[in-house]
Amino acid sequence: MSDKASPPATGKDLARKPRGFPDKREGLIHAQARLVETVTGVYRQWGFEALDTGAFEYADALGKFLPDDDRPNAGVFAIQDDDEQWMSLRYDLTAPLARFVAEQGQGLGRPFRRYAAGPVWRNEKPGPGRFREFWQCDADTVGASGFHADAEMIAMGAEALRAIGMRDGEFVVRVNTRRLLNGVLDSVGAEKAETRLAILRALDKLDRLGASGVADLLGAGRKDDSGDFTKGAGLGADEVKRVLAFAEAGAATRAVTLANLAKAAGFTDEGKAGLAELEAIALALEALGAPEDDVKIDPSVVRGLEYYTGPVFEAELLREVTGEDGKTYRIGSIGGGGRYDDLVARFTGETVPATGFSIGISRLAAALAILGEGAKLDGPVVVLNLDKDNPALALGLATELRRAGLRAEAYMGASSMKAQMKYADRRASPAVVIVGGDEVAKGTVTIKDLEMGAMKAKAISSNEEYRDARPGQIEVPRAEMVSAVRAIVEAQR
RNA sequence: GCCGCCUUAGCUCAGUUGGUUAGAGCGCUGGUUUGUGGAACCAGAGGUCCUCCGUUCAAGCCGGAGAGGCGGUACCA
Repeated sequence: MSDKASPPATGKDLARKPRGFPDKREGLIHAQARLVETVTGVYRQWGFEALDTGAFEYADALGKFLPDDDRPNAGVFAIQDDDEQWMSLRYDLTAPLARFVAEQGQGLGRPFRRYAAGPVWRNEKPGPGRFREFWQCDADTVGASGFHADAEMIAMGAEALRAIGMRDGEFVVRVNTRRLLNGVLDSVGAEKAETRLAILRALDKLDRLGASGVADLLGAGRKDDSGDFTKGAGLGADEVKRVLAFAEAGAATRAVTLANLAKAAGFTDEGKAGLAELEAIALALEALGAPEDDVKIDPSVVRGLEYYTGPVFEAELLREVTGEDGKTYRIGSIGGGGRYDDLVARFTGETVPATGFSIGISRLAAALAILGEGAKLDGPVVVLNLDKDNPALALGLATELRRAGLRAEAYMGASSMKAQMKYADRRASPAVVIVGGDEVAKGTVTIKDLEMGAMKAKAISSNEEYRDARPGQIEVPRAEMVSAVRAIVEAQR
């Protein structure tokens, strides 16, 4: 390892933040909380119950991703406990579930249907919408082997995305199965694990690189824009054609795709079993009411390489995302899942069928924030502190508002009124309460509706007129303060 | 991990062949207005020019190394 940032020469500490660990402020936090609430609400309605596990798991319980000397930080964040055992921060919510199920054993009734929402950590290179700490929201069914459980995951995932406000054509859940892929791999004679991996990775890039890029990757290899060369799978021309024809069988409706596959899939028993699996899922999707536009069968879907054993699904954001800087961002995958029948067997030897769906909350929240669809800011009512000799006046009024259930604060400090108004403005306050000498003398309070004030101010050009007009302002008897403020706040909802 | 581009005020950026005290717009603070968030005018604060090493009488500018950011690629359980 090379020397890291040198100690500051000035003796001051550097205010810096590890990349991929985002600071989250008001707007983003609320957008994220709303997503979690909505998605878990859908999961609950479908009959799933809550289960959360801790942030750390023993490294061996998470699988093969052990810290080693070659790449001590590959993939996971790991530390040694005081008994020298390696622990890792969980990288998803599924592996800890497998551990939990194995630990509970027969005591846990099955099928066990659970949902969870929380942060996970991956030690990888961050990018836009990609973090090293991020939230996922999962649902899993453990102990149900039939395709119905998979179809349910798919339909429920699509419904959850609808529930958070996705509309026609803004997203799609694409469905495939590992068995179909295995059939294709067998049919082109790919035996070496290395070759099979290379083919699957190439297929996974169909939507991004297009048919010609994938063809290069299936064959000799591909040179990208930066001049970097990626070694291909080394298939012959005929095999490349065959794999591509299969991958491009996806069509507008599930029935047509299945028909295409039936033609293209003259291959192995495993391939035929995969096709039958997809047909069964398609049938169940009808009964579950999953719209054709929301859920498609797409043979190019691969997803992760190791633990899925059957159906796999991937949710993708289709809407173009243009940031304030005018750049367009490709958000891509916002969730996915699949069947992982062997995950519990790692602990117990007993094969426990399981399937799950996961939505990437942080990535979705980031996308919605870029789209300017974060939660609308709603700041506190600010009680101005105008009577320098008696700040308790503002404190008392704010207390009165809070006791009435309103979000309120008294301005801390004795700045000019102008500064206090600017503060309220920046806090996105719905209203300010103004009580100075005049109001005290008259036994009244002045309340300014900041939203209405801003609106009316647009029509005023001269500053003097603006000051005189005092737009959006009302004066009411002191006893009516709470009800008047409440009326303003509620009118802005 | 690999390839390319970039890094000057809170933000967006200018900065001449290396030459005194590094600038602008926006934002921020204060004032004009003892008590009104927009507008206008005036004033002010705010900088280890990413860091370190080197070349030089002299470095924001030249050279080397490193860090960070952006884009691509690989990986993504």
